[in-house]
Amino acid sequence: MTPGDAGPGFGWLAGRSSEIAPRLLGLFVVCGDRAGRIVEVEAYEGADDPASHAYRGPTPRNGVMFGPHGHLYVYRSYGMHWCANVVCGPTGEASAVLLRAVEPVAGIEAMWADRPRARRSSDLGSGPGKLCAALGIDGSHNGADLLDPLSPVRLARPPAGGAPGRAVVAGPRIGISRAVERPWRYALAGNAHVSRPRPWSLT
DNA sequence: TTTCCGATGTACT
DNA sequence: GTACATCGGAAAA
Repeated sequence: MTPGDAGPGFGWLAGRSSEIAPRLLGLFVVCGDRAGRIVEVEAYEGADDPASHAYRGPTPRNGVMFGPHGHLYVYRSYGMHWCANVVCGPTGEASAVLLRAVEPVAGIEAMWADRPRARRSSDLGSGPGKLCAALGIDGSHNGADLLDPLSPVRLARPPAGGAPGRAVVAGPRIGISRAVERPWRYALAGNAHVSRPRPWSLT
């Protein structure tokens, strides 16, 4: 395996999203020629999480959430934005991690071109909808295998000796009205590319 | 700076 | 008909 490839060793990706979510921070999401470093995520469980799309069982939209771990669940939000999740529950049990923010790493010129209204670099990926627009993720990527090096969208480890590990902060999930007390939003402390700087209730 | 609000596809009451 | 895992422009402060 060469640096930048997912390769083997992602077995830990199968399990409860609330435990896996913080471990995704720092990894790269690669889509075509573009890449971003994951700096903010949220965990969504299944039947036990009223805020999850999977709470009421499988539908045509959320079907990928019930499939094998390591795949990408993409859905349309508020009728106009795309949002992307990393599926981590075993087949039959929905559990996924919403990608909320990335720090641009590669293909940055293309990101600016696709999002002409962005003023600062931190406007490119600081939100689940913006993140998909910047990386070029859309509904055609729903179900993509993130662990397959040939996939159009995949996870990758940061280059060896790259960004040093940083503290993780946690807080309530954003934009939901149910199960708001669960501190399942995770981010790299102090990162300028997070969608919202606060609130953080735990570390 | 913060607050308010419209756009609009999918799922559910 | 209503809610929603959002975003960005306009108005208010």
